[in-house]
Amino acid sequence: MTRKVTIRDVAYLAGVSISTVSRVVSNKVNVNEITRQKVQRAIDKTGYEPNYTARALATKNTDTIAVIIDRTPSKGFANSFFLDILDAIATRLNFYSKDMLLVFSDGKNSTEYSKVKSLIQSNKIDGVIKLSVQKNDKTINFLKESSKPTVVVGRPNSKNMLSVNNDNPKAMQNAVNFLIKKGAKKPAFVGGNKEYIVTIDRQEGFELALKKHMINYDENDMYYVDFSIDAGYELADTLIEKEYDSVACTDDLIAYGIAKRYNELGKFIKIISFNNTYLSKISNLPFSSVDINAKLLGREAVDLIMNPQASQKQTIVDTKLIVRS
Amino acid sequence: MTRKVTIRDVAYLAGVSISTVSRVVSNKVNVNEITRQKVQRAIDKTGYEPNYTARALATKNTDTIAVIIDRTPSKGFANSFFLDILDAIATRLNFYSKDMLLVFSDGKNSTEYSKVKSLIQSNKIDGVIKLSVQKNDKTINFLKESSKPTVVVGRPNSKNMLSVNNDNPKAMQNAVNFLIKKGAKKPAFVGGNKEYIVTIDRQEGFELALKKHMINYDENDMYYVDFSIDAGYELADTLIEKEYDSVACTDDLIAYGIAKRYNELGKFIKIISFNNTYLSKISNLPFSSVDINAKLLGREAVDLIMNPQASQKQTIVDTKLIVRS
DNA sequence: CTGAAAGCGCTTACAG
DNA sequence: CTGAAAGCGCTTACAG
Repeated sequence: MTRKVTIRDVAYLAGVSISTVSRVVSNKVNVNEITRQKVQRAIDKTGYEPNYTARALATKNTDTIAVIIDRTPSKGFANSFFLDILDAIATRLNFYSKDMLLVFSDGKNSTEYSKVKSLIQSNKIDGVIKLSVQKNDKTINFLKESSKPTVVVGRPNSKNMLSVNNDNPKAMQNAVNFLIKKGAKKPAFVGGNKEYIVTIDRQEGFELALKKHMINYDENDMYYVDFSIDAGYELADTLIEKEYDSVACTDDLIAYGIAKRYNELGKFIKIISFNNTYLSKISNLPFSSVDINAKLLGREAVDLIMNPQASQKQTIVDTKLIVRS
Repeated sequence: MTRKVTIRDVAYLAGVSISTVSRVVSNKVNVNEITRQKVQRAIDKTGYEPNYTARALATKNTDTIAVIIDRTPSKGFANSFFLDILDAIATRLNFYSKDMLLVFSDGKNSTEYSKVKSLIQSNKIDGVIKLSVQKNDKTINFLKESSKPTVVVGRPNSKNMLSVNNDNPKAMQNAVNFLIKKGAKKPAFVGGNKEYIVTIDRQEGFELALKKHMINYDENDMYYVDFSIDAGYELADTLIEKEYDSVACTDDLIAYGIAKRYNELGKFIKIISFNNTYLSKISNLPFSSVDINAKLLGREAVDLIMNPQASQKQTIVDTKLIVRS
């Protein structure tokens, strides 16, 4: 195993100083064309590639963005939402020549917090994108004061943070309006874990729609279950018993479980849900679902983090109700 | 924004040299208890956290492992396989206090190759785990000669590489045996993209089983389609026309599409597939599927990369046919 | 346009 | 057990 070639080797071979090699490599500063070519030849011959850590130490720039993904909802959002947004983020980071450090967190806000804190304080990363927001989110409170740019996908509790989000209350309100237009008189709200802001925001939309249409409801008409098919499946019996004629659900996985159970019993219920994953299509009882545009959420998150001075600190990505059945 | 605290500040506050601070922090070498406490107090008071890049430069150790995920099959393996293995890898890396740099590749072997090459040559990472293997995989050929430990999830074309894999020929053979035991007389093989080794290996298992049972078949009985529900759905009409009585499929997504179409037409066909994702359960026509144990694959991959000298260079993870219907 | 030098913030062999 | 010094491999302000 031959020793790694350094800037010194290239400089020696080209007969110039290491400063000059550095200038050629970084390509930021004028270098005499002849010199440039000499250096380039030496680089090509040696296969020189600058040492990442040395450069990072000198420039205080790591070209790395951490992405924090929470296991709890990522199990839930039918996975494909999370893979989609990761993919979109990766693609856009690539465009900026940045790498992605992926951190799985377990929803336990404090272990996530210490991990993120240490990444930031040790200067291993240049910024962070966080893919979910909980109530009293310790990580977010820390990031808000952090020296590194941070983007939250979701609604942070502070207006000073960079964020990209859907207008969840409005999206849910529209979806419920649609349900009502189709004849719903007694809808139930079924949300995922109530600790997540996204659940709360969609519930708000549900309530707005009902109030607008003078439909009575109370807190017993709002259910919170795990982000899973099974949870929806099990809840269905309760929904049947309570004789709801429709459900506004925050997540396709849960909705799928509900639809499955109704279908099994030869019953029918109107459903709208979120994420427009393939579950909403392949169900035997296809249901309408709000497409939240994962691709664009991911892309905008990266654009924001790369341009933290942008005037627009809160980006809202449009949603679209995909109607089925 | 106050200046970042460095080892120098801590040393000054504690009244010792920076060497001593370093020793206390790294905790590898004996330090007088009194001294240790002085230093510790200074660390606590200042909130000192060692600079990652500086340490990495000095130790030539990045504590970062790159994970390469290929978009093509990851769309296909019903996604959940890939999220599962990423999750397992993340969990195990965490155990070793390593971070994960996630690289999405687009299946175009040459862009992936140059990305990986640059990560390695710039010393940004300590090792790589690659989640899929193609025929003539440029990246793998490069990694094989690389100075950094590399683990392939799948079957590499070289026995010298660290790898973790299922015994795919055997797993498929067993699954097909099961199909035959259940009465299959004319099975089709349906695989994903033929460029992936995993497709080839499972096909081999299919052929082995048929030969053993003296069932005639030829290459026209083997189909290769996209890793998608739609691809399976579309293929179904051909399968019906050719009057197959069963299908051995390499991927739940495809299998689901096939099952869906048969079901739609009020027809039935025996199916076995791979990955045991929830698609195999929720189908209206539930089918048996081989669980390839993503959790263990991920965990073993990390264990291998952390112990590259291990005697066992090729780890095989057991599979289990989950029987349904 | 180019080079010498200082600096980025650590680690570690060496000497005591 | 501890410190001074060299070194990791770059970048960049400064001077020419």
